Amino acid sequence: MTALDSVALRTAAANGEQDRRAEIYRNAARIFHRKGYHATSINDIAAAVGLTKAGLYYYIKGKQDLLFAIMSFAMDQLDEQVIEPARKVRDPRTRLETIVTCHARLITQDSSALTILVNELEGLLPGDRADIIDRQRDYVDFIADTLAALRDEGKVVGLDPTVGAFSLVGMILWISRWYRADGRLEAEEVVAEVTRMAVAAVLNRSTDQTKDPDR
Amino acid sequence: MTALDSVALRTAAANGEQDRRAEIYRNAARIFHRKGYHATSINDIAAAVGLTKAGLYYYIKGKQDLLFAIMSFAMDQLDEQVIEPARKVRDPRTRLETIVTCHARLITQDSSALTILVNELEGLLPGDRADIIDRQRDYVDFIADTLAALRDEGKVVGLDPTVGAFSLVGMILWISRWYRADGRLEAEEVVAEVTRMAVAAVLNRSTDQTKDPDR
DNA sequence: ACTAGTCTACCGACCGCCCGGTAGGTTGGC
DNA sequence: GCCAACCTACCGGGCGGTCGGTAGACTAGT
Repeated sequence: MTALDSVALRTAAANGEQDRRAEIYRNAARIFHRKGYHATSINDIAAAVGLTKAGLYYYIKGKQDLLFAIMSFAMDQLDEQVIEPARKVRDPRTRLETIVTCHARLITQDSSALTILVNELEGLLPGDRADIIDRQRDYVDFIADTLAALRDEGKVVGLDPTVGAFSLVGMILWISRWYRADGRLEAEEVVAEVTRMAVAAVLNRSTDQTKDPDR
Repeated sequence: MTALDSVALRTAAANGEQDRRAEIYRNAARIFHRKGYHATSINDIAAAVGLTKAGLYYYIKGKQDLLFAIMSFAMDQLDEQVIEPARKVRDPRTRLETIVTCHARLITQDSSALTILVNELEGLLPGDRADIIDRQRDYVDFIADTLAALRDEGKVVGLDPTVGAFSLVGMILWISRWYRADGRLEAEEVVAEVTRMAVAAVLNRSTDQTKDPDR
């Protein structure tokens, strides 16, 4: 949940105002995540950070800008903590594992911003939405390219890279809907399980994966 | 999109009024799906069916009741077209295939109601929400039980049935976010691909699935 | 040390708008 | 004449957003 604080660190003037702004983004992301963007009022956010609505407007330009800021931050997070590390990996199979593991880990650590990223697109202004959608498409293409590379190596047969990429993304993003940090499973267990499933889902398993003796 | 019409057929008095009511549900589901429940006004729905807001209220009790009706219908759909057919299948592996195939097919045919079912839960009254969540949990448990049966047969090793069930559900539900009926892929292709991936994701693949010669 | 001015960080009150919902008609087919 | 199937007109309320202030920290001049 403290991940949004890095917004403050990244900007030049690292003073109290930036701390406050980061706190606002962090709370807004949490509430948007829990109640949904449209069901959340500016008053809700203001109250959560101990301000009045008018006071909050000293820090933000508007509700839609706030949403766009959170979603841009989430995309930055994805770029830095998933795509960049994975780009450095040459072997497609290892790269796929890196993508799934890093993405799943990010979601178990702080799902707010990343979940808003996929659920509240229609709340944005058309221009902002196009910006975010472009970046999302780049990510899916990155995964699809990795699957295509695996196919070229002969490790995957008969799988459409686009369908494969979308399916893996769905599996990963869905984690935020059921995983609870205080639940039965440790975050790293979940990350490992999902990574194993994802790899198994796309890798070529000779001609048949059943072990039935009767065939 | 005509699936909600069966609401009319299911109720006793199958006259013109029921046709109109079904048309309202169908349009409401489509708009809720496209814009989200909170971002959709009663006026939007009324206009879509060629009525004024007051005219619409002749048919519905309120916005929340409308949402609950749509979600209940979606759960009925899931029960009848996924769970019931799958329950008749004894072999766990075939049953899993049946679940994924039927569910994925349902989504490619008409994703509106089924997608609202998972995205707009917080729009319901607490009592209604509990009702829907119970039914959803039953579904996930049904899949998890199937995975547990596969594990008992030795076809799956080292996979937590709950994580497996959730992951498969995520993969399936995500289809509604990227599949377009007018796109490059045929619905049945997508259904088949996703089913293959889902089965591969959970089935035991001896000890290693790579084909690298260097190991 | 004292004061005058300035600026940051807020608040109370308010605006226009649109929301979900309703009261009380009106109309056309039987 | 009656009733199903609508409509026009309206309500209270909450929304996103703005305006005019102001307490208090800080700075500068004397």
